[in-house]
Amino acid sequence: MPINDFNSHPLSWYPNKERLNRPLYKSLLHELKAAIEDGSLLPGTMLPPQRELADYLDVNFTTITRVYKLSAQLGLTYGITGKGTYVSPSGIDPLTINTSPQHLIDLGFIASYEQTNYLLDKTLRKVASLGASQLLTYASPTGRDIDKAAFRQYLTWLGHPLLPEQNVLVTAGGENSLSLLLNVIFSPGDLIAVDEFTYSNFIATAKLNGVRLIAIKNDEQGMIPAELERICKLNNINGLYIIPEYNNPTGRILDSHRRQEIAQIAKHHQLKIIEDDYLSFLSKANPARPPKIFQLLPQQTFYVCSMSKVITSGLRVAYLAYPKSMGRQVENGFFNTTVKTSTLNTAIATNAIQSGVAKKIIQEKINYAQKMNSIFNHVFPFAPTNELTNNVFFRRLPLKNSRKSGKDIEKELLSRHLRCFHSQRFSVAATTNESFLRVSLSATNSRDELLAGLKKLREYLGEKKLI
Amino acid sequence: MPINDFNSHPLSWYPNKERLNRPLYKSLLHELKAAIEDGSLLPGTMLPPQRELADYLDVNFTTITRVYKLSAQLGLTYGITGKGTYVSPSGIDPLTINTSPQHLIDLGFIASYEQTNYLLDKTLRKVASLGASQLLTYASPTGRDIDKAAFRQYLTWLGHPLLPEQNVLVTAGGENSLSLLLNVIFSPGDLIAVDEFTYSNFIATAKLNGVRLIAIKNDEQGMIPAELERICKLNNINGLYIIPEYNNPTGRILDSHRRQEIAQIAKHHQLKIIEDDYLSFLSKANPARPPKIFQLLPQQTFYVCSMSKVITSGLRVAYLAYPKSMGRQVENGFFNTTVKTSTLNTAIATNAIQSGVAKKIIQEKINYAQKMNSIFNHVFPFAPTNELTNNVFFRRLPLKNSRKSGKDIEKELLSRHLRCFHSQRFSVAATTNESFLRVSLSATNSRDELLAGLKKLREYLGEKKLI
DNA sequence: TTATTTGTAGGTTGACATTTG
DNA sequence: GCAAATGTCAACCTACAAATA
Repeated sequence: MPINDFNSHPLSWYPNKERLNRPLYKSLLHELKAAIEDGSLLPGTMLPPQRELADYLDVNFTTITRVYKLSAQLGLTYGITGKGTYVSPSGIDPLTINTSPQHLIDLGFIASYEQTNYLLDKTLRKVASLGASQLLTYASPTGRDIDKAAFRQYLTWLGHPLLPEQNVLVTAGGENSLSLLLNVIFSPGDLIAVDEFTYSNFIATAKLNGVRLIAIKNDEQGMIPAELERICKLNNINGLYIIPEYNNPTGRILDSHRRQEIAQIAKHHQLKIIEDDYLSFLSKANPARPPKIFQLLPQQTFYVCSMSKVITSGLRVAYLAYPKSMGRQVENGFFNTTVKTSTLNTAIATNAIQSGVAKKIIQEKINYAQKMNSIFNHVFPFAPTNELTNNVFFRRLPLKNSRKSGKDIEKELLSRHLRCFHSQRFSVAATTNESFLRVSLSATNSRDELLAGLKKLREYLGEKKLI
Repeated sequence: MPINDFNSHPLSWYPNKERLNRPLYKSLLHELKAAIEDGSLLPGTMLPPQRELADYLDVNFTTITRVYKLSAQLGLTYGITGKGTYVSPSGIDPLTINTSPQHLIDLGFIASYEQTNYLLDKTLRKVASLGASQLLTYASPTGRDIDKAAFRQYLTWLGHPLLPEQNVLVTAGGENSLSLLLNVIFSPGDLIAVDEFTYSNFIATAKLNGVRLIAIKNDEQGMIPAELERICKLNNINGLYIIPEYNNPTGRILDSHRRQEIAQIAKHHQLKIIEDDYLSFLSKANPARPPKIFQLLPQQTFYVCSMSKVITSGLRVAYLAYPKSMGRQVENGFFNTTVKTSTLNTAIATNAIQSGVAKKIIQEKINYAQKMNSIFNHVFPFAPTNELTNNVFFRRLPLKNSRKSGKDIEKELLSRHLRCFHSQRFSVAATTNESFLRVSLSATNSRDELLAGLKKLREYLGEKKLI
């Protein structure tokens, strides 16, 4: 029988005792899910401590442990030892950021200045005329030698050549690579360390694969190595997902020293590193020339290099470089999930790289980005910047602390026909002392549209006293 | 302390007591994995009963339960209540069937008569000349309306039109679709019913996703509905993977009555059905015109229709039809794992369907298949057949019971420069009273090569008294 | 600093279902 | 048809680790 007086310590959640049936944990999980879904338990709410809820329901407290654990696996809640269990910031909302279907000014999606696509016309015609139909077979599932050579050529041009002990696989895009790695080199239940703000589609894909993420604190220079070390000592961490250059959504860039420290820690704790270099071509703009992580720790790094921002998003081609020792696992996994990337698309990428078309595209994309950044700087002169932010595809706009949730802010913006994403959408941790908007500079159709969108955004933020 | 005399009841596995450390279950799992990997525990071996092993190790028997459960999740073993725990037939060997890299006659891989690819030359040039570069954007991630219409047109031509309550998604191939579904509509630990012999890449992908498969007994007409019903009553089954036409590897075709029974059972037990129709165009050859499962149970069926065998394997395009109610889940999942299928490839498929090129390709592929089947019938006149096997891409060759394992037979064939797969590779159950080879008729480069390969195969089988 | 609160993990208990002889 | 063997599952117990006041 319960002993305490529950009126004196009200619980944040009173599951309906009468609706409970056996097995208890399933029934309770169902109730919890329903409460979060119907909004009676809001994101951020602290759930009752396991022992108190158990006492109230007259069950053993580890039965509640089980319920909380399963709901954490579903991404509904998260627990911190010593502190409590909380409803997740994202709750049950899908995190996925997709192209916008509605009629609105899009400051949300990060596209890639597809106005440059016309530069591919010749390449397309060339590939089509050279008997491309003969390429359309099951042959060379990891890519042809010529395709892998083109990728090595591209990286050498960037100043970061691949090493002989790294294999290359041509994948069907960056997301396809990330999804493959989460599926193949990690198992459900594994723990991967990530930045406290990280690519939301990675969070979503990790969830799909039952892989748990753990946030590593950042400062202005990005992931703090000491924090990574601390978390590794405390937990059995299996991997590290990191975007060393232009982290999405913070835009931060790791300097050479941090990369070395992080590689050292990863080596010591045997973390499998996913290095996501979606804006690889901007490396050339960084005068410090920090090494890529794959150069520091090739035997543990899976380097994902998408061509979406280098050539064109619509081709769906990326390259994955991985340790030779992982060959069979990665290649079989790729065959199971995708079979191969169409050689038609791969051949276009290869051709664009080898002919120099890719370089032209890159230059033109950088021009666009620079123009869009100067518009942004004009509207938000106080926004954080560094010497490398003049050509990136999105910017960060810090918000003053407010009680408004990220979801509410996004909703209010939508009602003004603006789409823009709040930092909460990119967060795996609860303890976010930072709060900002990620403003995409690459999804609007024109400079005028961008300017109009940014002005509307500034108006809104001013009205609500968020800046 | 152990009480029994262990010499009288030898265990099939004696884990090294000294190497054990805490946590026990992890340590034991590691030992078990190692024993299976190094071959000291062979596929089919019955592991010690949980209570006996626990007694020997002086631990609680549910600690062993935990070890066996985890190893089952890894696909290393499987347990049957009342019977025992056994090492899986496939063990740790990769099941993946890939294109063959070596110089050998390939009777293993199922390709698609890519000699017909020349028929696509015009289509390719047409798409490339019509400003295809403008297609290369992030737009229309599920496919353009015109692409979905082309798929509906194709199915209508087959005589199995889609229903309005079914959404369509253009995916990057059949495997991409299956992998997506296993990732998105199922969760790790879920149970899916499959034929006792089923597509080996599906088995491998299920393993990658932590989804468990349970075998349903077959007779010559395919899956036995009563068996499905029995298994559903005994277990909490979440889904059903089925290839109603030309099951891979048995070649069996479900008749109309069975399809209805199966749909009925699936409805009653709320199974999510994956209907894999990789040889969809052969439907037209079946005079009985049985309905597709998606027509019988559209609200629960995910219909996977690959274009690899219809147009060309190298295009990497398939269509997925799914219940509208699952829209958000499927579409977001697709965006997370693949983003989109390149509109370049999709446009080629659309064009091939709308222009009639696809029909020409189909006719030519059927011609090839018929020729290859007649060669097979000539070499193996006693092989099982039915009125619909004259145009399929592979055949089944039953073997006499022998003590040789499937793996050994495959190895011996390889040493004779022949690649061919044994039924064990396609089996999820242990209790395989059937034993056969799946002989591909679609991977050799010429009729002469096929004939030579089949003769060598017959020679080998005769020598070893396997037929 | 230390005690308290809170979550996590490993292992145990007991009930139960299926298979087999 | 029943008893023994065997695997599975839910719930409980105990020890411990982190956060906080």
